[in-house]
Amino acid sequence: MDQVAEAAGVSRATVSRVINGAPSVDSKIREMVQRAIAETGYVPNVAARSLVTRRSNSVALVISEPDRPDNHSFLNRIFTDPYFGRITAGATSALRPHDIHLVVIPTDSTDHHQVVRYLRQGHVDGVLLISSHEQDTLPRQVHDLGIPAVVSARPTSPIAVSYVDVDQRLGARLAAEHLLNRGCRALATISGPLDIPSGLDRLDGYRSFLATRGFPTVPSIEGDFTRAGGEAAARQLLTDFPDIDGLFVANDLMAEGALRVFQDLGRRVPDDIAVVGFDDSSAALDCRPLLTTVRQPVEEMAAEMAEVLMAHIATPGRLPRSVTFQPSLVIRDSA
Amino acid sequence: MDQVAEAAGVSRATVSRVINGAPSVDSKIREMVQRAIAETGYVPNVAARSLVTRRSNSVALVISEPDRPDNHSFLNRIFTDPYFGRITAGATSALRPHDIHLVVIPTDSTDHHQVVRYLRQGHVDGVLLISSHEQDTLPRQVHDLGIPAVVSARPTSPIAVSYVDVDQRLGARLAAEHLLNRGCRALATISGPLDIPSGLDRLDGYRSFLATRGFPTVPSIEGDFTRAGGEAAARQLLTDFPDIDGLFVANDLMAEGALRVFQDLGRRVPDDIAVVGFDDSSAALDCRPLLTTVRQPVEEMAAEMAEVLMAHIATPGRLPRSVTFQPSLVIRDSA
DNA sequence: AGCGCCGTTGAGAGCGCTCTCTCCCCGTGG
DNA sequence: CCACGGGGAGAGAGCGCTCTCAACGGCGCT
Repeated sequence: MDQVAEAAGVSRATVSRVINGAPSVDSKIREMVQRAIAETGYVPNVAARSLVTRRSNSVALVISEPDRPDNHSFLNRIFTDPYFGRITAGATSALRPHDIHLVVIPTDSTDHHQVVRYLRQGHVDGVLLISSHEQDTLPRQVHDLGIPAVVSARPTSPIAVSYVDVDQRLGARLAAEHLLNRGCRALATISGPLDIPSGLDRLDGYRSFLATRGFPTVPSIEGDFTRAGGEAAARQLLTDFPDIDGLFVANDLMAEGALRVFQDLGRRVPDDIAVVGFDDSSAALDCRPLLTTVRQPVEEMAAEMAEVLMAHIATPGRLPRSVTFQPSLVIRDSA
Repeated sequence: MDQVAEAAGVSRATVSRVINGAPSVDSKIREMVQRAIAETGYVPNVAARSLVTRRSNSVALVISEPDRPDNHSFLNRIFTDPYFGRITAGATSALRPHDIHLVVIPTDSTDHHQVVRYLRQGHVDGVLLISSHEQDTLPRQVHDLGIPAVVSARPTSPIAVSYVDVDQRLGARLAAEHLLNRGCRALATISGPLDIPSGLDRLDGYRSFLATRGFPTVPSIEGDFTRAGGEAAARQLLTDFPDIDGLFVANDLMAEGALRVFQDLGRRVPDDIAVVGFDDSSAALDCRPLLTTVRQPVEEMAAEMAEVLMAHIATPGRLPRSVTFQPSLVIRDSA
């Protein structure tokens, strides 16, 4: 920087002004400085800048999932799950125009302290926290750190933190309505894990809506949001309730598994059983028949999370606020 | 830090020694300092540290893919592709024990300068560069920057840079041998994009091996490594060469698409057509029948990239070296 | 002509850490 | 008993940047 200053015949302060686009710089001088920068190939040192501005221009995307016995498969599952992929994509696209970079940090409950340490060290200006499990303590810990944060779903305990969510119950209702409209009368569901709010909300939204339409008891099998889990649940369901004709599956991955089982067992979809998924992930298009599903705009939600986070970073005292997206039904071939 | 020093009754220098694990500290003093750190809740400021050590303890994972007209789908495709997910997982697992974090940077050729600027600014200590397209100029640019880097495949132009790759031709040969051993005699292939070395190498490895076994001409359709591309290619293939009985598909995603087409068209796999994929990604298990495929240990390769990168970072003058992994055949139900 | 103001620039003090260099004190050997 | 050596702690100089504050010069005004 001294070199640039000398080359341009000005002081360091002026070089700094030019670099940071300060308005009160004579245009001639600005030009000289810019030429000097180009000639010397000068690039600001971010560490020095961060030291004084206390900004790192990067945010963490923390993906918190419960323990897995085998760490290898844990990382694999996370980075291979299209849901997290969509989140990453959405956050990246919102952050990029602001020249803010994403540090991706997967974590299970065994290394929360590492994550907390990382955050405290000031590596990042804020956190996008993807945490779904009810008993996850990370949201609270992050909140207590006092660092700007946005979480991906309504926190289970009342924490004053901004979050972005989709109207889960409405989504489930959309699915129920559609199955009803098709004429299905023997309804069931494969739910998500019931220790996850979204799993619970989708199940509850489905059942409570159907209750108002004269279906007081709707059978449900709990799944785990994986394809294999969907297969197992579908088999179970068919064993316990062979006569069902309408099924809501709490995410697309499980629905894909279920579809496969139905095919293997010779049930025609949607004629014998109509199936509605949830997410509208790429998996919905990888199924046969193409999956009718409740669309959750994950990319847009992640982008919104990023926007809200940037607002929090820009104005520290800002009050937390929550944004809820509306799901919509995407009708394809399975229902 | 001053506070800690005062609380422990020592100088800042000693606190620094304790934090960085310098050996020459009296154990009693060390203990006092550690207590003081715990009491004050002190956390080192990483920016200040980076400023003097010139280390950021993070590396960039740059994923360079060619232009896409629509940026949104570009990000989506990258973050949803299991191949990149496995890379991220592998790199993360190797980096984590060293407390090095990953900044994920997708890029198309339109914003290479942004990436270069980011790297020059010293945000990261090194780069893991995922770049497959032949005409991609980023590897060269990164190399010219002089920043430690490891690329994911043998560079097309001779650049003195470390890389990690799998023996593509051997993988293709494994597939060919297996098909031959099954008794297939009407062989074909759906290749990857031919402007990608791995696409080319797999095609060429397949053909040149088969040539030595008395199959001078083997039909091939060029695919694009996507599921939909695989479907289209498979349709085309069946139209052009209705009698084929053995097919090598250059990646699992396309194989999954092809399998679907064969099912729709009533071709039994493997009885009518045996199919071998490439990658052994999760997609191989999502197919029916389960996909026989050439396993590419992507996670291990990414981990190795990270190890090599860390070695380069640790010893700046280190000569570039390349590591080649052996593929292996995973026999399941499709061939 | 003198005064004061505003628009620009420069000087310099940090930001919080590491690391070299110096110093001190103790143990050892002559 | 003194000289010497070495382990261990402290002092202080930066690392490269931003930003406040002061200074300066030109302008319009009285």
